[in-house]
Amino acid sequence: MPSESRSAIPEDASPLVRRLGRSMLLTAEEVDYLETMQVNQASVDKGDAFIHDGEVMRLTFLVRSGWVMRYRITAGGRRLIIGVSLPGDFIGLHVSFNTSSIYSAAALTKSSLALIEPVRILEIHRRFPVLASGLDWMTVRHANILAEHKVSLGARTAAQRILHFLLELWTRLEQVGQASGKGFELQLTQEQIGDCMGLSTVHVNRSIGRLCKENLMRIEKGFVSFPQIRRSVSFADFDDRFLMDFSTKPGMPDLINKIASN
Amino acid sequence: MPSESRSAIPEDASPLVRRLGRSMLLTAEEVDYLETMQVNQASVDKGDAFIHDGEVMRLTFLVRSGWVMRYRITAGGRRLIIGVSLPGDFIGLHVSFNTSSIYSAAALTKSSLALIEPVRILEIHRRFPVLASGLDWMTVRHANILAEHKVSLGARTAAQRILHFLLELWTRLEQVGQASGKGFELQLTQEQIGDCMGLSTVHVNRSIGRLCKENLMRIEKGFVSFPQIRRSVSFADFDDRFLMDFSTKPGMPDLINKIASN
DNA sequence: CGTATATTTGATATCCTTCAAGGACGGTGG
DNA sequence: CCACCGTCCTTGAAGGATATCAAATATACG
Repeated sequence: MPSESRSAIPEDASPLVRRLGRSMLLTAEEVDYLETMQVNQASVDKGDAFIHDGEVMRLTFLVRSGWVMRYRITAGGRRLIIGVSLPGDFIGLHVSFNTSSIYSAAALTKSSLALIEPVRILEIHRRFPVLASGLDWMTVRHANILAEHKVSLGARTAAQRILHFLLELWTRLEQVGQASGKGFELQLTQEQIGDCMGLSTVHVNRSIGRLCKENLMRIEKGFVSFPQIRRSVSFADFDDRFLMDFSTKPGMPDLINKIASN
Repeated sequence: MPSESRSAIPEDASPLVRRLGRSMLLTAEEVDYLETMQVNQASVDKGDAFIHDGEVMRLTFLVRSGWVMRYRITAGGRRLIIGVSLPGDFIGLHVSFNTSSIYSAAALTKSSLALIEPVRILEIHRRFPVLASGLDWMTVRHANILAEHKVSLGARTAAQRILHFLLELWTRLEQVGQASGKGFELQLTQEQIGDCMGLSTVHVNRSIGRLCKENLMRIEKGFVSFPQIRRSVSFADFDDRFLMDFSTKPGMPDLINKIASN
């Protein structure tokens, strides 16, 4: 196994470096650039919005720690959560353009964000083609998640949607070292889950109740786990390919199988 | 108005060049590269699938003419249309990797596709940074459309969703010169609209009926129009910012207003 | 310990789906 | 030219999934 030949990723590497390092060989120079890029940081308190629908985007954000939601308020006054951004995720990656934001973003937990000049992203494309591919892949993956959510909202039942979403979060958290095979700490209220999956709070509650009774999931003090992962994956129609890392080498193992066996 | 200073886009330019030329200044060399990239073409008959869920993607596709749908069949046997690809749209733009496709694609009308070696995309990034930004933007725009669909499925009524979707198609078609201020030729059955918006065929039919009765849209022999565009936009909560072109210059006019005044 | 926030539960209303079948339209072949 | 056939559109009736309204309980927080 030549997996040791990849350049060492430091223990204290940022989630971004950890994420990219999972699937590509990074040079010391690349790692250094990525870390230096994140020096300018901001802390955001739980509940605080830091991107406002309609305002011009001047920066790219990178979540370093905490959970963030991107959302929209419709004319009818309903909130819909477009997606949840976890450590290692960019927000507004390719906004090297003075466009006004078409969504808002707020911290779901106290979070730390790196504030990145859009110019840096362009520089990566010029100087580090390998990294650039990695960033492009992150944008594609972002779209994949949205597509999967569309499938969920359009063609899955409430219980399936919720379970699918939780399995997605589990997988994504594991990819940045924030979840184990046991499960993960859920940083969302049932109302937020509903806003994300297009369901009312009440219905989310009842559906979760049913899922727990069926032993398709468990939740204790905010810690979510899946006692019978195979059944859960099957019930939710969860196919983890949409969360695949960028990878030049074939034969990466199935994510869920790998995680569950930890 | 220095709009004449941009290098001339030939009359017979491909939809891709037309699209990119709308918002950025292209050199003759860039235009040439983009056109040459599309020499390898394939024709697909209405109804035929050319990407199959699970199969390895070896090419990037570019729609030159016709309408294409990307879709998924869930475990429950339901089809969900992830999106409709129109002339000038890429399918699998950043799949320079031997990943298996997570969706299928089929022609909604007889279509012409350019088959592009993924290596060409990398080459664009190396040789034509301006074009590369344009392509990255197309990926972002693609994600924007998915996000908007998620908002529709999650927070809009059936009638709003349908009208919103039709306004989207109109705007996108106009961007590649395939629709006028009058309206456009709809190449979707009501069943396909339903599969795209997460609605049953029957409900699509009734909702369209209501929309027509309310004069929020009109449909005659497949030609869709909006007699009172303001009311339609307002009813559907349609904000065209999610379809904005890549643009370095500020102050592009609102799309819908511009189109409707043709 | 008290207040705000989040979860849970019940009852009712609505949107949407499903099932079923009739009608319109366009294409094709005799 | 017309009969036939497939596909799409349309309409009716009934059932199910989910929303809404309302209130009680639990949990977190200062």
